[in-house]
Amino acid sequence: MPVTIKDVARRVGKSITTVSRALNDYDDVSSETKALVRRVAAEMGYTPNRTAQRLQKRRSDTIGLVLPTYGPRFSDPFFSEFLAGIGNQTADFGYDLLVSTRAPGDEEMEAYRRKVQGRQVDGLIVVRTRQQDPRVDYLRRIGFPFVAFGRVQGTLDFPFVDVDGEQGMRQLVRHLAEQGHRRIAYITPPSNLNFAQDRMAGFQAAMVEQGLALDPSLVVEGELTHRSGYQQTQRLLALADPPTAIVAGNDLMALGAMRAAQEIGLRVGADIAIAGFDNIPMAEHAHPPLTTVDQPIYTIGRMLSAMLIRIIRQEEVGEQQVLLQPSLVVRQSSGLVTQSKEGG
Amino acid sequence: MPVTIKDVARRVGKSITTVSRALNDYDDVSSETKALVRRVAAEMGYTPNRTAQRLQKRRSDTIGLVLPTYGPRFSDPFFSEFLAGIGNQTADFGYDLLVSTRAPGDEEMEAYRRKVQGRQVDGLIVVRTRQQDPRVDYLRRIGFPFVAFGRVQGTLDFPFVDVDGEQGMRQLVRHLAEQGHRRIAYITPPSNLNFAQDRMAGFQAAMVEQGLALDPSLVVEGELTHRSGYQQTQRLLALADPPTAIVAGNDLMALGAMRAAQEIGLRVGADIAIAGFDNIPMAEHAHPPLTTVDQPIYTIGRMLSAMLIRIIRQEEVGEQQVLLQPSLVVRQSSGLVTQSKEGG
DNA sequence: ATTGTAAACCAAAACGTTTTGGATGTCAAC
DNA sequence: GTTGACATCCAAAACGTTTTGGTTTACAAT
Repeated sequence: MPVTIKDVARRVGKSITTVSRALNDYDDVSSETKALVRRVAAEMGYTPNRTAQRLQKRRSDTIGLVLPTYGPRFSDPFFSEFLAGIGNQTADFGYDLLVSTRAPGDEEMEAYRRKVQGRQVDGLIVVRTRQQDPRVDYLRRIGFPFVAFGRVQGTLDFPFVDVDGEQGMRQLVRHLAEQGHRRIAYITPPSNLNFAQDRMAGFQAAMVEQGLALDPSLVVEGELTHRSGYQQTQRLLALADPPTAIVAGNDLMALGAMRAAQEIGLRVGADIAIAGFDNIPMAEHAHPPLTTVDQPIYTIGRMLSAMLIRIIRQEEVGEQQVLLQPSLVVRQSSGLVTQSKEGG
Repeated sequence: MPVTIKDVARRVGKSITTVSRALNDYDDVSSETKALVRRVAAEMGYTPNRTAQRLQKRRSDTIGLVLPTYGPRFSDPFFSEFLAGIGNQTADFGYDLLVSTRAPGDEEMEAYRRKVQGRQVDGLIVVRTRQQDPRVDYLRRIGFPFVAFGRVQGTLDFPFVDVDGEQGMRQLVRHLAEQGHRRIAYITPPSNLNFAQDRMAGFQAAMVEQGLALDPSLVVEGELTHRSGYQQTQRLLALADPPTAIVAGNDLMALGAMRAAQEIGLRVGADIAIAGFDNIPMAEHAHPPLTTVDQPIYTIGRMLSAMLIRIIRQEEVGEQQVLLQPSLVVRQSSGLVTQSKEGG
């Protein structure tokens, strides 16, 4: 049986109230009593029962995160780094992190509702927003504290952190155009994801800006996996008039694209340019190193946690809508001539 | 204010007890009353307060997981898949998952103690066991329910799931020897990790079995990252008498090794053989596809969850010590001649 | 009429805290 | 010796459930 505050009280010969107030450093307890209580509590190995505290305080000191998993082999280096950012920050603030993994859909919404209605969490982090996002709609409607990684279409009167995918993509396309590319293909992330819209808008705007033709056959949709980048690239390269550069909506697909190109004997960075988005650690160590757009994902995780906790505590929250400017990282995969540049 | 059981009781004109027992389907409540209570509860949007339930039931219906993160850019495709397995299984059983991220060390142990002593979780999953593992020691000493992914040195009277790394490594080395390799290098994971021992033992045993020399200069230690696989391989290839085959302790390092080899103009799978361990999704899509040893990581996550929950519920737990036999996946990175075999 | 049985219900206690709203004692000031 | 101020303490209520240990009612059997 774990030792409770009652046991400590009996031992020191004081009331439960006094012990509680001593441990919580109230100033209507003498310093002698405080010292005594603390010593005895430590000796007896007392640790407060968090559940009882929560019930009484009517808050959980816990934040929730529902990871959208796609398929059983959900393997995304992006999320582990993001999770580390969130986890370390919440721990630093003394909060716990409750994680669920659900594929987008009804079960996912159910997971949100359970966490909210069961008073299991004080706030939620919504990740990878969709164009129309039922999670955001729900949380906004009931006025539950949350922050989102990503924006949604329409009104944006909720707290979020996002990366300016449009600008990132513009930089990328501009860079490729400067290398002399005119037929640039784009493997877009699933179009229901909000960031897919941004990046697509950036891609199209930059193509127009550079005076390049928007060939619909050079825009295909992938699923953010290595495999789909590979498959879509095979298709692109089999076209009668194939692209000389391929931009992928994330690094994983870009790595898949590289493989497809190399498999048919193309030298990436020489015969064809390939670029990604995210700057996962592996991008730097790909062969050749991958040109990409850096998203500081660990930092974003920390920011989201910190912002959410401030909202929960009703503290001053500075900027509620943060749009980070990503930075282009030029490496060898994007040159038309073999280069020795190395970024990031 | 959320609606409580008291509100429902008032509305249906019954006692709190009856409402509670109706909702929990006790048979001392008439079916008419049950139906009424349920209808009204649903109408009013009643959801039980999980915290109050937990306090009363003296269990949390929550399991804990402390992810060991190495460095801020903790990016391991292995863990996201593992997490999905654990998360989906715990959700299926109606349990919650409390996740922390901490670097190995004192703070990590503190995280374990807080979860245990604050009665925050009913059980814990220990992942990536160390040779001497203070987490396992602690949980075993206090008799707290846990399962481990991996074994430890010494007595093994605790529940775990592990992959037989020794056998896996034997198969790998045997395969390479069959391809005619005699100078085989090994990039071992950090030696304090328990699976590093297994795999090392398998490597050495297989080398001896195949009548090959164990050259100490061909055994180096990496940190499981792409980067360190890259760096250690550069070193190996700079030796006066470099290896013709390199085995890495995980796929991430193997991919780094491939890059280092390719960078100096070697054709992987022809001029040099490279193999990994894990079979992450990307292994199949590397260029060339990576020979590796498959660990069913998603399934392992599910097994661990299921096993832990049975232990918590004091149900029959079948095998408490599960040692899975991994399977060799031969792909193109390991041939001395260009092959077209494709596995997994 | 009494007893026994079964069905349906419920008041109160309990889980382990924190908070509320005092109570008590001491000492100085008048 | 009364008053006020202050320091120190504490009983009881509260948080929202489930569980304990009943009670009440109806009806059949004696």
